[in-house]
Amino acid sequence: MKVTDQQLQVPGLRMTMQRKEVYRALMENQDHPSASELFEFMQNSVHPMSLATVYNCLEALVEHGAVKQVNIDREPTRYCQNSIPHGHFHDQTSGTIHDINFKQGAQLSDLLDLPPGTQISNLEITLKGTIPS
Amino acid sequence: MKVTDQQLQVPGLRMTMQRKEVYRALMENQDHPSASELFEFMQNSVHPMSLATVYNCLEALVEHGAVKQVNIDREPTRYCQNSIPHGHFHDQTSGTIHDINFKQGAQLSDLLDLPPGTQISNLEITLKGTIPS
DNA sequence: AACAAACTTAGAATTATTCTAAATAAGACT
DNA sequence: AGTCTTATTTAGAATAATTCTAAGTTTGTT
Repeated sequence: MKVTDQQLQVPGLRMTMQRKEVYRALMENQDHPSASELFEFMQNSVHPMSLATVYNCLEALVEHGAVKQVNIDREPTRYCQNSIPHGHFHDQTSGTIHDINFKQGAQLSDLLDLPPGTQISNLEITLKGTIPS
Repeated sequence: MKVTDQQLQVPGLRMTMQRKEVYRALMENQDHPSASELFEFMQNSVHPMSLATVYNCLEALVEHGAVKQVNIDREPTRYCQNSIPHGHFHDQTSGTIHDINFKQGAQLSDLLDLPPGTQISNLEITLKGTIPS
């Protein structure tokens, strides 16, 4: 999937070449890569950059809400270009990670016993398991 | 809260003195400590033990389902003696972690768009936010 | 008591991530 | 265009949670 420079804009964030290419890599290969996987990918591209820069760019993109971190157990953090709220499913057969969308109109408070007045700034839902083929 | 040796039994796991004391520490102070916090606690107790042993004991307890790991962002893993399924709320004001129970009869599939046939072996729900005082 | 297996331990090793300080690039303003 | 200021990139060092290693200790079993 090709992504235009237009689509790589992030409000409030200066889009340097490195940030743009990291963002593009995430957009074009939606497979929840880790920082070092992205680094390796960039090494083999026409825009090599340092590992520190990959980390810096990811941090900037996360801070501006364009990218989400996915933490599963103690594994290296993975990154996700899907900025709308969603959960993650870690398929133990293939090792891959899929996005899991919330059901239309579903409320978190339908599932959880939240104290009244709770303000939620961040929600992470991670499942592990298998999907029979 | 005092916990008897009886309550510290875990089916299928040999309860060495170290495992028992680590488990007891978790049971008596239900505050989701990290491994190094537990280590420090044990150092000041009548049962000092090495950090490696704290890790080993926690691993054994987790493997046997008596203890749950709580991973929030990249922070050190915390441990939880509540072995029934539940979520966690990370209070950003106090820095503390609270258990969040599931609502009676609520189903995960009410909230999430799960592919049919999905087998879930592990579920982690972590919220971050504040509770107005 | 003797043996084998499981457990504990101190310290070394690993590894994802962050930090540091220097070099580079970019925008603003004459 | 040229200078100034500030943000960004970079290589490599530093950090810190966790795991590994290999030796010593304990435990349960014959």
